[in-house]
Amino acid sequence: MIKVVITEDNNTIREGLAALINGTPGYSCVGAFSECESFLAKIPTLPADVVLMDIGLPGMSGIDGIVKAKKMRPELNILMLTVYEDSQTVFKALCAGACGYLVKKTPPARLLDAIKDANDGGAPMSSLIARQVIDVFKQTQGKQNEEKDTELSSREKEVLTSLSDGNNYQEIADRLFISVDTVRHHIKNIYRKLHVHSQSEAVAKAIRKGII
Amino acid sequence: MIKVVITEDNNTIREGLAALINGTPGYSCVGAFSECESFLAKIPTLPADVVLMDIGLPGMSGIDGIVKAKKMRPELNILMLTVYEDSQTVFKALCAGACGYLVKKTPPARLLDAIKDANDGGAPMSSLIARQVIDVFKQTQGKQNEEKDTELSSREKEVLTSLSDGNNYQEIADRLFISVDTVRHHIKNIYRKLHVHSQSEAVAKAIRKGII
DNA sequence: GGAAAAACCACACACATGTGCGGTTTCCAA
DNA sequence: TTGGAAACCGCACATGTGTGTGGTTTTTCC
Repeated sequence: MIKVVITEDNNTIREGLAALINGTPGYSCVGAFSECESFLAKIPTLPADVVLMDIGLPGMSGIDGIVKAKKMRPELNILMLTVYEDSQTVFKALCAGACGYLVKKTPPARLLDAIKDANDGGAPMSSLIARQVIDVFKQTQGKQNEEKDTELSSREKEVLTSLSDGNNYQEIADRLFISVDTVRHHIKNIYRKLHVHSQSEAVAKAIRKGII
Repeated sequence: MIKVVITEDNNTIREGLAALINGTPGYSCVGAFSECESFLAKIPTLPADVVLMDIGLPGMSGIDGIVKAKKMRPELNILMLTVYEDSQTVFKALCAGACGYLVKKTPPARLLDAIKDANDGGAPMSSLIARQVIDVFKQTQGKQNEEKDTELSSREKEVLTSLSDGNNYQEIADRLFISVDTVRHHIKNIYRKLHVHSQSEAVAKAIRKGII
């Protein structure tokens, strides 16, 4: 039995969703609220698995509601309810902790599927938004794989990583079983390759480029 | 008419897919290869919209194939074909430029849907993988929004940012119109707040936490 | 088999940094 | 109105860092 909570200000939609959920075997609506505040107040005593949360709510926005709800109950699976698939809003909500979303006109069968999906650890969303997420994902994650232009040797990367962990030259030398002068040598080369002149700048550049 | 190319070493699967695609109105298989190399050689003359690419190929791996294919034709929509939903492999492929994937046992109807989806700019994938992508996405993207716990004052952030740009104490002092000793003082406080003891560690931590 | 690249080692010296201590002024909120 | 936080300033000293120079050995690749 999947226990669902609804937070949605439109009475018709809220009650319609509740009726659908309660009318389906295996699903149960354990709470329905018209704004975030009262939902958040009840969280501690709600045995919820999945939360359907409208984004455009009066008072506290659904995004802030997600953040606060996740703080209290990190294991909650929160699905946004939106009218349009505005990628910026969806992004923000995903970052806030939502695990997927539903457009409000989603047919009942798919809606129930999505709830089950979320409960099973999935992230139900349209493949259009998924594509946008992936595009951003690639930009940030992909760096580790490509970016062979600034080629640091693996040894140099080790040194730089150790440096970013707060080790000084002597400590790096001890860790890598080399002499301090060799560490110094590697760092000199790292500076040359990255076109920098200090530890901080090197570390900043390396992290931003995804090298370390 | 969606023009599809298949790269898959298993003859049965490859020919099955081709037959399915050619047998469906609106779809056409314009090429079928058993390994990356010959597919890549033909790319320039192939009017392809969507590519189905097996990951576990003999010779060049599907991942490398994706990278090369994308270099030649960035607008290609490439769908991976996998047996298992191994998240590491799928991640790599997404970073390489794939826009989604299909498990090989996908029923024909869903397979055709996915191809259409990819062609329309979507990213067909299971919501389980989508969830994993989002989790990583959150880690990297979300930082800018949350993370107010480690509160550096705005002045301290200025100092730290300047430091990460490669300035030394004197240069930071000049830029912010304060004395070197004050810079020193700020950095001392930054170290205390971030629990670090060197520039590099502070910069690394700050960037990773999204503070600067 | 020879060249290139990577990793290794060493010394010297000016300068930057990290850390200890001491302080003042200003501003905001309890 | 008072106490705390932020921003500011100053001094002293041990240690770390950046840069120059000179090398050797091992691995990798054509």
